[in-house]
Amino acid sequence: MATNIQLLKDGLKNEGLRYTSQRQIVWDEICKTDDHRDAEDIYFKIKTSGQKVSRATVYRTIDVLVKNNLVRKLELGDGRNRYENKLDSSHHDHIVCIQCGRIDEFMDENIEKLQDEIAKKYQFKIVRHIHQLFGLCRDC
Amino acid sequence: MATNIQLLKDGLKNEGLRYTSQRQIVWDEICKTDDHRDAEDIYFKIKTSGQKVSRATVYRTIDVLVKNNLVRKLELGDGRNRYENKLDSSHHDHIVCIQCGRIDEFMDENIEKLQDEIAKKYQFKIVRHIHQLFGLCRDC
DNA sequence: TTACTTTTGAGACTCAATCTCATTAAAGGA
DNA sequence: TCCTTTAATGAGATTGAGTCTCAAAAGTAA
Repeated sequence: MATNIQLLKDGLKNEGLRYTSQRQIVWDEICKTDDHRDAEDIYFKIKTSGQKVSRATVYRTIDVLVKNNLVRKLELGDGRNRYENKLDSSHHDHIVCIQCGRIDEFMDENIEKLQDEIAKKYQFKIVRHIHQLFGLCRDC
Repeated sequence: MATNIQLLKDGLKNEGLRYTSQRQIVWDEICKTDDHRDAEDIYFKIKTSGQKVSRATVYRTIDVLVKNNLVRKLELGDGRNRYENKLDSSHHDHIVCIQCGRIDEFMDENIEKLQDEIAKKYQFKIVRHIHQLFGLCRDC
């Protein structure tokens, strides 16, 4: 049942953090799908499965996972952050349907390069970026 | 004192909305600078200037201005939306210093084109996009 | 001026997220 | 295995941006 235990344990050890059953449960839940879910979704999924992890711990654990690069935080600007596991995903950005909520992923080397050039021009050292396209998908 | 009255009046008329002194005050305040301020900043600026506009009205008016394309909403993903007037600005995106909060604007035709191609590939009809670069500016 | 309708203000409310602090449980050593 | 230390957890209070409610005020058209 427990997925990628070692990945989690190593990540925690690197930060001098303890391995706990709650952290394993949260990590498992996030690994279960490749969806882009918010913290409440993840919390309630765990709760209704009968496992006991408090809301505070879910939020805290997600933060730990994000900081350790196991999970990616998605800020769509609607007041709820979404999360996706980084198990086997390379860098990508998102294209979001404003009608049905569908989220696809895209990646464009050229855009990445152009971004780097812009950063150089403005003398910024880029740490991260957000690039999201909002519109209507083929089904909406 | 009142800036761009006609622009505001026309915008409101188009939507069948009424021209009120409160809306003028909010619009004035947003036009005063080219900063990227949040709603609370704008509200308190008005409040401390001695003018009387309620918080609810400030928020409601900003929404009206955004819908009427007089103001642009910026979602930086930190839980507070920022706003900038669109008085004489063409489209641009933002590059944000995570240390000092400085916000510069950039625009790249090639990125815009690549975005359109991505949208076509995924069969999305793009309505808007967010493109933000976060990092350290030259002074941080 | 009237009649109608929208807008406003004050404060209650929402909701995601964070904080508090007493209790519980890892982890390393004896 | 048992201690000791220190971090992690849970329950519920709190925060903070933003929204909602509804009576009162003010545009607007005739």
